[in-house]
Amino acid sequence: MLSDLRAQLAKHLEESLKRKLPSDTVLPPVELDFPAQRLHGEFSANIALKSAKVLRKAPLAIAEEFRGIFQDSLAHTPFQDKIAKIEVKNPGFINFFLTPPALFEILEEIFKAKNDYGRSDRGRGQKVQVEVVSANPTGPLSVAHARQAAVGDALAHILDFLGFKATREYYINDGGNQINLLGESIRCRAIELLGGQSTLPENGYQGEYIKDIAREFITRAGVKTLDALAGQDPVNFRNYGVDYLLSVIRKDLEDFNVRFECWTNETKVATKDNIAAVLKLLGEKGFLYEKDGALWFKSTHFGDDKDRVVRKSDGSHTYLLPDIVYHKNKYERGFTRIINIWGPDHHGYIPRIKAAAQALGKSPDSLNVLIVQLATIYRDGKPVSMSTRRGEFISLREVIDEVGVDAARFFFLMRHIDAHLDFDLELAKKETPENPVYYIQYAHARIHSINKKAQEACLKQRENSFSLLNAPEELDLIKKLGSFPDILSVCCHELDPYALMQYLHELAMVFHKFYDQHRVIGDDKDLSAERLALANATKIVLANGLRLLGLSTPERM
RNA sequence: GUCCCUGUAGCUCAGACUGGAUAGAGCAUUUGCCUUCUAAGCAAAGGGUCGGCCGUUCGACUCGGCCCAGGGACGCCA
Repeated sequence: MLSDLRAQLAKHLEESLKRKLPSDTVLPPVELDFPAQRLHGEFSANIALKSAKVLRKAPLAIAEEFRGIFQDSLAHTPFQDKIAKIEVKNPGFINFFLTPPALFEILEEIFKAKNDYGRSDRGRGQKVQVEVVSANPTGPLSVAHARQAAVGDALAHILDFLGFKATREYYINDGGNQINLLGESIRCRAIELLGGQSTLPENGYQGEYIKDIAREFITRAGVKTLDALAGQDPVNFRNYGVDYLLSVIRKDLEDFNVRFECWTNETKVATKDNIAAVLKLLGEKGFLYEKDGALWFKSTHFGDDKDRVVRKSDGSHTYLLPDIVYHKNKYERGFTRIINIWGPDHHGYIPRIKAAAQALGKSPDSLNVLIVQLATIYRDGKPVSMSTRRGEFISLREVIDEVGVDAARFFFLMRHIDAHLDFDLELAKKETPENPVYYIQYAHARIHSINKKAQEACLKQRENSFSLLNAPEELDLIKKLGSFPDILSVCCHELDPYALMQYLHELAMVFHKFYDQHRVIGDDKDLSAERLALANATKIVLANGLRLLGLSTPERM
């Protein structure tokens, strides 16, 4: 691939300089960049500019001298047939131009690997946990969760493709106060349904769905009178609500094409015994102390602003404690890397959970917390205001039903995860050029259409020789295809699938340009066979990328 | 008050790790291109003190400092 060649060439050039220059001259390392413009070649070196100070000469003169050294050094090496020319440009760049055969290797590689083009063993089988969504089962999933789900799922796909072993996990907070509030809210609505009087608890859930759950509860439990209802154990309402909402959540995520490998209940992980064990462990390490009747975790020791209470003065624990237990559990299950995908409201929680990881003896780098920013939903050009408590929000289900899975997932991935996102429901549904969703998939569908035509014309693609591809649009397309593996590295490094989305858009753009300028199936059979191969190589890369993002690869639109 | 994020074209945003050549897309506006593989496409035009000032550097949208503006987080809640 292109970046391998770049790395090898850079190393070769550096060694050639060391051989030719006096041994006491120490130069900066030779770096090769991918220039933005075609007329600057495929690789560009700024070594002459960087060396100007050390050598006390004008950059242009140095560049000329180095160009000669580089040129000579290529003789009788594998690079000889790959570098077409080396040029010096103002103010002192040395630009390398590849020969077409060097670029054609990219196509050969794509046809060899097919669906695995871009795959690597970079992760060496390391187990990575991607904990995502983990919404309290107290209501349906919102668009905020939808964005997190889209991001987490795509990221897990990419990590798997790069040789990691990713597990998507949903942590079910079925233990805290919120769950009790849910049960209480259901009970109140049930009383009302049976003709009784009741008021929701403070901070209770006001959404309409609570009434639906209450109605179903009454039917299922065969409760007909207020007296019978009063005889119900309060826990029943809670449990019924959690089960009901979890099944809704599971179904919504499944319909959104996000499948979790693992669902973990807080009540099963953060047991009394496990909590006691964590307290003992932290206590022995000296990270706990008593103050004002409460038990504090010394998170400042690991850079947090202030220490955090883990057990309140009334004896109950704060949410942090089961969370520490849960993270200990994650490490015990063999994950070497943990990625938590949270909403922006949890921003302030990061230092203390990272502190906890360190208190458990883990490196802070083993735990990544990604904050996925909220999406502002627009309808008719106006932002929709949302409030979970009042039950006024756009749910994942509504988004799926209204704009469809593909368009929704595309929109959620359309920006960096840390950037606010405007999601215009009307725009996402439109089948006009204003809608950015279909641009990439359209390129894929177009290629499929070319293949159909090729079949009718009995034209077979040529996968081993591409000597006729020499138009700028063709070579640009090949180069773009060659950088796909690099883009996946970026996503892995940034822990953000966004770069892939951007890449696919650029690839589609280069393809559309090629398509517009050149007819694939024409009178020249040889040329047609090679262009067909180029189109299909593009199709392979588009499909690989779309799959990783969880988007479909339509054959017609 | 402390900390974090953001500030680039009329609007929405790219410009990563590792400073580089004429700062790029999409939408919107104007204008061309379908007897030929999908016009959900392509091409062209206009539109910029990259929030401001100072500094480091051969070179700053990029790095550092100080301001300005907008947003967010800061509980013995979860």
